[in-house]
Amino acid sequence: MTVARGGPTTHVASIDDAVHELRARGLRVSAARRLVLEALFAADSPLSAKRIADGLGGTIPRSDVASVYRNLETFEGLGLVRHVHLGHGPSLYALAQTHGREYLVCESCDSVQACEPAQLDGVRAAVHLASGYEARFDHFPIVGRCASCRAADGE
Amino acid sequence: MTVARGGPTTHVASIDDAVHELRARGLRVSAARRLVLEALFAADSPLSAKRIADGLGGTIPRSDVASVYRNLETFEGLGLVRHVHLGHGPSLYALAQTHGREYLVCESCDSVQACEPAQLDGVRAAVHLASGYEARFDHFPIVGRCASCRAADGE
DNA sequence: CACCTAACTGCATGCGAGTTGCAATAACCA
DNA sequence: TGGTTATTGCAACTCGCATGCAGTTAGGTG
Repeated sequence: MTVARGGPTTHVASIDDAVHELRARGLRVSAARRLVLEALFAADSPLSAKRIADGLGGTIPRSDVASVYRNLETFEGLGLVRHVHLGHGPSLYALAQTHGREYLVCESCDSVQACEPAQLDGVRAAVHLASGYEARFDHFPIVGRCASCRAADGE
Repeated sequence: MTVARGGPTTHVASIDDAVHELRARGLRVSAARRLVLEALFAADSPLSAKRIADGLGGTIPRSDVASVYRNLETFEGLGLVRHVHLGHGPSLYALAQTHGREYLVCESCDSVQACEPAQLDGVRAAVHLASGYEARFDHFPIVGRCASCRAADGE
């Protein structure tokens, strides 16, 4: 299920921080949960559930995907984690504060560009003007063609 | 300028038109292909492959979903058909000219708003200014919260 | 018209992403 | 230390979509 926007974002600076947050909410701190947290804190960009379950390709013990999904979901419920849909692949998960960013993806070269929300405030204003919508690009990105692909096509 | 990119768009006004187009390209006109065309021409909004295979819920004979996918793909290759990804559901297909539109989806109420590309040219300009990207919202929509959901939340 | 052949179908089967049921395990509390 | 119950881990399942293959058929040819 998609966690609705506006959900509280819980900032945690470390794994211990997150562990305290879990206990404060009456949740248990299991080995599987710790592994998910380790993966999220170790990553510098959003991760798929599979990659977390695979142990980030060897740097962390592997775990069960079903548990990973369940834990990512509970973490999202707590506001600890958010997920993004970049293009056609699986959902990608990141710590909520890491993931303050918004995304653009190029459908020619599949590159992903992350940026600070402020950079897209002009876009948000234009969307609001055109439609009354308040747009967010942190859950579903802006899709189009990046500058270099356009240049490469001599446009 | 509103350039609906993504390959040549072949405009066909009727099923017969589409059939001619197929034959002109050396493709055969089978019963299964006709059914897909019938569904697309009968629809007033983008359809899932499953709905086409189900015969639009009884108004058209059912067909095999694998063939539907294959034919939608070949039709896309010809520029006859395009598909959209609206939210989390399956891909939705429409005739290329019907689908000259671009989309906004509200992630609070899941409503979909279609609009003419020109309406979002201001947004495109803002995206270009902010990132150098040339954005399109006919394949992946703008996602956010619609005016009524924002009003309902007293925002 | 009938025939031939490659394009196409339809079924089965598979795959990737994500979910769920359930018995076994293990956190946390007393 | 022991009890209780949240959580795990496995298997099995759904859903969207793709593919291998034997059988069918569109449509050109004689």
